[in-house]
Amino acid sequence: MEKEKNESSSSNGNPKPWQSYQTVYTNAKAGMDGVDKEKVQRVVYEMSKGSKYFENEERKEAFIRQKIEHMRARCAKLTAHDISHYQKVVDNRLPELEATRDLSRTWLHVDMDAFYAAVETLSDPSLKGKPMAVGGMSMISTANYEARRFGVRSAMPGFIACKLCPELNFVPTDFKKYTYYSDLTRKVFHNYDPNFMATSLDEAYLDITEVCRKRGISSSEIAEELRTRVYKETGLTCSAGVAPNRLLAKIGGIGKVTEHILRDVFGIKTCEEMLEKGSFICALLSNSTADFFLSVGLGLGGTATPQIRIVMLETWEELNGDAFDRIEAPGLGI
DNA sequence: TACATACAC
DNA sequence: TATGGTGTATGTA
Repeated sequence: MEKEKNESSSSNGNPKPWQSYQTVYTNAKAGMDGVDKEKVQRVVYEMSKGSKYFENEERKEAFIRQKIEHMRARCAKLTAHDISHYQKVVDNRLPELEATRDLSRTWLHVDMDAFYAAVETLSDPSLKGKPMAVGGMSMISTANYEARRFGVRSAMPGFIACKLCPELNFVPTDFKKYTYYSDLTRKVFHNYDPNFMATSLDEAYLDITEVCRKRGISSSEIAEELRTRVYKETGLTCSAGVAPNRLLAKIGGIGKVTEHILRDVFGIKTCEEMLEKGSFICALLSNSTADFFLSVGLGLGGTATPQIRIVMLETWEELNGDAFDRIEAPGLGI
């Protein structure tokens, strides 16, 4: 375990001041290819340092580092006997989790591309091809692909985005507009799964098992058809992921703090390693947290449509005579 | 039970 | 000049 190196260090071994684990946290989001990450990190650091926000971030990072040190110390103290005990716990638990695997359903995860920015471009086509962000000087909610090439991204303050991309066009948020277009996409989703789960204005999970069976076509054909129909109805593009459960259809659920802990305490970077290091996970973490990680390692995710919002749904329908069914997905929906 | 943290959009 | 608002899940005091 002590061999594990902190990968946020630069290759000569000395991290630059702006290279805290936080800013080096890998960003695999679409449109970030070819961005000069080092330059972006430096600009963000220069614009942030000294601010209240920055000091608070540093305090939180120090706290996490301390937590990680503590966990590493506990790891180091585990005896061979402890480890073989927890290995047995894992060996019992994995088959139990495996037994819950359900490969009988097909889930589709739909994610609108740069949704707010794309809607704003529909209402003002002169923005097409120009770097643009929805939000203001304090906060950006969405950046289009032209802006992302400069390192501009969601949840970045607008004044930093200006520094990265002086040509950036700002458009104020208009949720009425986004709700209108979201409803148009949801009318399309409804044709494929009347009980689809909406997680936000621009994302939804659809159980397409039945529609595939009824029409005798594959899930990828359904995905392509749905994307075409969404485009026809709205003029907006979306991406769609297909898998036997929601976790795999979307991929996610582990954020920067969890990633840091997994990597620096347990040396875990892949799902395979999550299973290999299972005994350490069980030794240090609660049962529910350990179950969560082992399930992620096995690629297990939610497959059933929760029927928990029936009462709210009826109320909602009473209020909206011709409304279609809709289930709001709880939490991460995985 | 109340509060803090992590996560997602 | 300036770093969101909201909902869910989980852990801890």
